[in-house]
Amino acid sequence: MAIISTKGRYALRVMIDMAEHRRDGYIPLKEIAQRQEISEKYLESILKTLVRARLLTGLRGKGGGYRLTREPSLYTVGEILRLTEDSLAPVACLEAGAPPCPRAGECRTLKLWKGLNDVLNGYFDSVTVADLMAPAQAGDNYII
Amino acid sequence: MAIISTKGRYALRVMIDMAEHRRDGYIPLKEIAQRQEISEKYLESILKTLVRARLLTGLRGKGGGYRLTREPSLYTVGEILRLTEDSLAPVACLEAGAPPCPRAGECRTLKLWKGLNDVLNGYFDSVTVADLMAPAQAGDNYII
DNA sequence: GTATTACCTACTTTTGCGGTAGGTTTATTG
DNA sequence: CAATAAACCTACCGCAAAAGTAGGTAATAC
Repeated sequence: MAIISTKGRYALRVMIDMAEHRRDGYIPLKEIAQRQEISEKYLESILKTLVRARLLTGLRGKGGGYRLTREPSLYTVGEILRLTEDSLAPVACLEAGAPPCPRAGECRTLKLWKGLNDVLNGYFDSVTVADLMAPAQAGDNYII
Repeated sequence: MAIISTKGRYALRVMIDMAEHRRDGYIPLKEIAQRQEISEKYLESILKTLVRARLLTGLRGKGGGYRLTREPSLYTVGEILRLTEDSLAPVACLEAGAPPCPRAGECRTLKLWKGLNDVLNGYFDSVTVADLMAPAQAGDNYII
């Protein structure tokens, strides 16, 4: 259907949300879920992925929650989507671990798909989370 | 999973196949299916789409089959994929006929997806079927 | 009129996405 | 220490869309 799944879109939204609130210490899942209108349980599974890949860290217990591990400008959109999309490969035969295509030699379209792959990743890697944040406003409690 | 579905990939392969054999008159589905190793029945449903959009014409009866309606250089990949993919929209909210997103005003990622949309369509529209054909060789019965 | 072909409608199967349920561990607070 | 609040973990469900199948009808050539 759509190229980017809900999961990937949610992940990106959440990363932006956390970037905008990065001065607030650890943010509980509940809070993010409410702000972004995503079910807590579903969001949990997304955050798990992001934590495992060290884009976020989680802290358990009272006062715990999630926070970024880097500055927003150091996360590319590509990195986030490649994690949550399972595959940004344009076609099945270019996915990681795909069985080698017996037609590859005579395949007229392989170059097309590889080119698409480059175009996609180039685009996504050229945008960072910082680029997507709302501009700072009076009232934001940013320290910087 | 993959961005481009089997249906779209098949459609493209078939269009290239027909371009390479465009001097042979009407080509029966059976022949294309064999050459491309696609089940006849599934291929049929794909060709139906292409015929309805006038990328191909079909002729029934003995000696019938399918043929291109234009020169290969006049088909863009984008046109073929937009037909067979149902939607090349990057995200659900940009699909044709999608309900308006209530978050659109505050959406941080809308520009990202629109940009992606442009990148994708730009790429696909820049490649034609002729670009994907095998180079002419001795033995090809091309007239030109 | 028979063979051959496209054309049409409907069905089945499979897969992955989106979402849910319930429990376990870790930390803070009083 | 008990209660609470949080992340963390495993497993499962429902459904829509993708992929593929079946069987028949209409047109054309010989």
